[in-house]
Amino acid sequence: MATIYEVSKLAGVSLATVSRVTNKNAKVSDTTRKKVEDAMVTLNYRPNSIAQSLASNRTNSIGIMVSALNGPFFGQMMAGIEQELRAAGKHVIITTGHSNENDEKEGIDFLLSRNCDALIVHIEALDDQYLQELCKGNTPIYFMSRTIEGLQSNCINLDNEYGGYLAAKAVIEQGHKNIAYISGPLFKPDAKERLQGYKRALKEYNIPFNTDLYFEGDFKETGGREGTQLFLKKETPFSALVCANDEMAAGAMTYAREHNISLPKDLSIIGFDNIIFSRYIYPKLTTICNPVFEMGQMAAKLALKNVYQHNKLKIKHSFKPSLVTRDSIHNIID
Amino acid sequence: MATIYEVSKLAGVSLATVSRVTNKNAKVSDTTRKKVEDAMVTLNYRPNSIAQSLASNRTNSIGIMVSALNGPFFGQMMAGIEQELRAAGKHVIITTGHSNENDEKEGIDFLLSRNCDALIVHIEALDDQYLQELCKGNTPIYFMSRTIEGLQSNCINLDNEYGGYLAAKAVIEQGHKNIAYISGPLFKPDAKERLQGYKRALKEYNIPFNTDLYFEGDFKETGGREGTQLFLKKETPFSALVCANDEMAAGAMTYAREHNISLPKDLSIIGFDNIIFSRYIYPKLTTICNPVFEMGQMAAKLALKNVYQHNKLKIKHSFKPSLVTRDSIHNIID
DNA sequence: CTGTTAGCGCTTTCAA
DNA sequence: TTGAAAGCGCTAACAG
Repeated sequence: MATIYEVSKLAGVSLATVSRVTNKNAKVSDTTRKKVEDAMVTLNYRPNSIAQSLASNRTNSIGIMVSALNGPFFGQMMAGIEQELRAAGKHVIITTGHSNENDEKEGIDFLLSRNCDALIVHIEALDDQYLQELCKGNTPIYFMSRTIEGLQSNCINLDNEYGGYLAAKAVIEQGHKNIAYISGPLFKPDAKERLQGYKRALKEYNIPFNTDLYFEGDFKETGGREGTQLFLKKETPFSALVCANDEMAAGAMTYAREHNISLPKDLSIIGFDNIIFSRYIYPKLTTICNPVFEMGQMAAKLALKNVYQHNKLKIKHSFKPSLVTRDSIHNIID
Repeated sequence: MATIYEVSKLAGVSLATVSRVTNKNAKVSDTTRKKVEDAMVTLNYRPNSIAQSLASNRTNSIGIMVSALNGPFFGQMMAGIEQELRAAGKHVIITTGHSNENDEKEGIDFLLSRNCDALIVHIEALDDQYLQELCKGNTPIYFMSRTIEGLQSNCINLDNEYGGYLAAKAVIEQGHKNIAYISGPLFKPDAKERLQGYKRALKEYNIPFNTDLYFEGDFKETGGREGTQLFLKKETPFSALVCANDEMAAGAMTYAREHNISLPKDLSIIGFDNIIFSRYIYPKLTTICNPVFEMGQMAAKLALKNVYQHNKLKIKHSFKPSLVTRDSIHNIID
């Protein structure tokens, strides 16, 4: 591989001049620029990014941490981040945190030790205090789906409370009054907020919250199954079920159908997130759209703006969910 | 951030000695090692990986290219790769190729310019010749789901032909004789091989291949819908449908159900890949397991072995698919 | 076992 | 507008 030195030799200029033309910023006369560019072409020169990083103290890479690489939710998020960053010529280094404290800590260390210019992370296990401490370092860190005291401008969020509200309302407006709810793990802020929104809607329509029809699940298929099983065992009747995410809704549907409940006639179900597969489920799942892809893009923009001075970018820190109506809610008003 | 120089000063040794203890390889006496380690701790020293890379000509990062970051298939693949590489302390830089020539070329250039020690790629659009050329460079490149003339030892593959055979056989053994087939795009080797396996099974059981019951889809939901629509329009009766992947099977199911075909009673469907969601589909999808996660791990091992001399690793270049029996095939023998 | 020294390929003052 | 030169922080001969 040709080095900057060989280019400078061939072009008959100094190293500094070659560096100037690769970096496009400083003034170089047209004639010398031409000479240098020609030399670069004939030598097939490509700057060594490692050397650039060492000298400039910029790696042009952004570290990403998600809980898992598989799973439709994180897929969308990464896709949004990568698209935006790649277009800006930045590299994306990816790690997983598996929703547990140890892996999350290690993953962040890993990225930091790699001299990333910034981090975009989806942290679930580490607490605010730890993250606040982390942010005192030199590497800016941006958070997905999280609000941290004093670091709001580093966070990109979904209005989960409103989403929970929308979900409940969608069901209520189809005439349902006996509504069950399967939540995500309450230590996760998203889960907590969605539940709050759900409760707000109930209150608004004067429907009491019934603890017999509440279950804290795990945001996975299993949670949906377990919750439904529990509700079915109890005698409390219910005609609708709000699930705090689509995976749990899928689990609930499977379980219900295995127990001869006809969907959506006997039981209306609504999910949350609108993952790609929600439309393949039968009956096609009515759910709340979570614009993760856009949120990923926005996090990337935030980094580009703050770290690389892409100043024109407009940043939005909070996103609104919306209702996606499909076939899984049965109207019982008539 | 403390540098190696400060550590050497504090410990009263040379730079080289400090380097030796960080790299654990060369011999250092216990007492000096202790001194150095203490100095590292008190200074909170972390080697600068960029400087290490520049000096050693090793970046400890591996570039990955997949077609898309979302989608269950690639998610599993990346998860396998990342898990293995991360455990070995290597970084994973991810790019997307979107199944088109231009993005694939650019993506590879992008990774190469980043001085990755090796690449693991899933290429769909670029042809063998281009890839052979690419492999003449200094960076080793490993291929997922691809067989390239002369580069077999750089490839990790699924025996797709056998998978297609298994799928057809599963349906035939439940008594089906009129079997439709929705293929993936035939320019993709996977699709072609699966079809061949399917045909082999038909032949084995003396069932003629009927072009009226063949459709070339796109490996997406749409393909499944379109194929089913086409078959239904023709008068040729069929009781089973083999789809070359799960997404198309999901699409076929949706379409069939929308047209009042009772599943699996009136139509048996089998998919391919066993993506996470195949069990949420109703009826739960019988399919062919594609061990992408393991294949991802294996690709990572291949890179570790060849590039970083992890010599104990055993490499396997071809994986066998297997049948996953669930509820979407109806027995019509009785 | 340890130290000296010469780079790795590039950026960035500072002068000219 | 251009060039000279001093690093960036580390590794890897080589010598002792």
